[in-house]
Amino acid sequence: MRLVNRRFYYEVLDKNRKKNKMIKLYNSKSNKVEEFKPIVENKVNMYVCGPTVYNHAHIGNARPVIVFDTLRRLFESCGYDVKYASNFTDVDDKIINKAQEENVSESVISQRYIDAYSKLRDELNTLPLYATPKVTQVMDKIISFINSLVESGNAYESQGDVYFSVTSIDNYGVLSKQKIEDLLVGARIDENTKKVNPSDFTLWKKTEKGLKWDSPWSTGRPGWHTECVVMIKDVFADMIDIHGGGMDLRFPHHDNEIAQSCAFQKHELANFWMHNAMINIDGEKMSKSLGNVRWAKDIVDLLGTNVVRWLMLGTHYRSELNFSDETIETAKKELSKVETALKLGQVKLAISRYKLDDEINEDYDKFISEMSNDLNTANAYAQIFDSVKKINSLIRANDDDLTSLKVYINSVIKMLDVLGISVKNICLNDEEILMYEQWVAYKKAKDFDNADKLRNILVEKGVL
RNA sequence: GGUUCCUUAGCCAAGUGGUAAGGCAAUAGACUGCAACUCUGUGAUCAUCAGUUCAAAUCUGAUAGGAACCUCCA
Repeated sequence: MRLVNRRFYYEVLDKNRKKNKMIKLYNSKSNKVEEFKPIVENKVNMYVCGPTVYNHAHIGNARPVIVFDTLRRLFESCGYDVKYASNFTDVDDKIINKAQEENVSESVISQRYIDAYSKLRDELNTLPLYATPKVTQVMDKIISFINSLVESGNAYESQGDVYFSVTSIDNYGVLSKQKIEDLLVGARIDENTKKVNPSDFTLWKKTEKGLKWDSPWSTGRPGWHTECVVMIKDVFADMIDIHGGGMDLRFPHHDNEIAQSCAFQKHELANFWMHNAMINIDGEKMSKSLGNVRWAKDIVDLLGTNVVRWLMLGTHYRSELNFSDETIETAKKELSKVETALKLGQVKLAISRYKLDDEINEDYDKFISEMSNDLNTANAYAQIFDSVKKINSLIRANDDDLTSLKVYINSVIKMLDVLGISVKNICLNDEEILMYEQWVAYKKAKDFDNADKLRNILVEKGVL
């Protein structure tokens, strides 16, 4: 009876944990941390600009994948129902060029890298996406979208191309705070006599080469900025809660998305705009010309999923992150400290034949509070280290407090889960428990030869 | 030229008005059969200058240095 009540108590506690959690996020539109308010209560619709699939993902591409997956996990752990979509841009000059280089169709190229990207997402332990739209799948919708912008006077046709008129709306540049007239000074904008205003951007491009579709204006293909807007509206129908992507997409890509949405539906497409900062390699910008591009799949192979996520999340998502031998080594050591404590703690519980459950405590709540403050992972990590220290002390305490130990272990495991870091659950069978006890006995009897033999076996089994 | 942002101990880094979290490294000690693991102790007045304030790393201004975007880019 008491057990039932206790269980009920924890269920209620867990429900409360998932309710009324205030999440604050930095909004790139206001340049301020704001309280997140969903459009529909308890629901989050988020969209993150996906890759143009012409090559493998480099380590920089992996950052938004990890950051926004973590944000999604945070929302879910606070009881939100999240729909998270990310696109594949499978219509692009780079894809066309690569297809011609290899003398295959564009779909061969794009499918190859869509597969690679999907595999990478799995390897990075990301939760499944709600939708992964492709440009080629929504072409009729893109054309009709452009058509309505032409009809409303926000876009114009010029020699087979269609351009968006940035002066046709009154808030162009709201996101980046760019003024149209300032953009002209010092900007490297191509001379394009087809445009009315140099800042007007392409919605439809007439072309002979590669992938092309028929349209009212010409045979051609859509511009990148249009594709995302249409896919968002196709997947989510209307306004979304969060739109994310790399910092470099803020302008012009995201501003152009906003411009089109304002022209089309008189709203700014998303309430929150979130941008992750870039990754440097050994303190330098990663670029082809410097020859320091690191492929994400190679890094994952080298370091493993958990270390990559720990390293990526250790620096705040809006700060530049440096990949170097030193930062990698630090991440490895930090994570292994956490994993060791969990492992030894679980072994101690197993040896004592202590029954496990999923009770957690206020340390987890503190962790969530830190994460809820615009993903303050630095403070969240500090909380993990604090809990880990408690675990280590409990493991070595003279008077066993297995209940506390269990609760702290559960809490840390759950914290790591929000970060997308999965740790192995240590379950010992009777044989292994006996072996462990024998090892302790040998040590006590100072029979170090036999003790070391058993220790080797236990290490091999991952128990030690 | 415009927009946005940054400068905290050897390194990474939190902290947005009340006298500096955490981690890595270093170092001293404890624990220990050895190894590994672990625990405890030790360090910065916050780029510089000026101002506002009873009080500033935190606000304002200036100076120096740095970054991103305005061109494909996560």
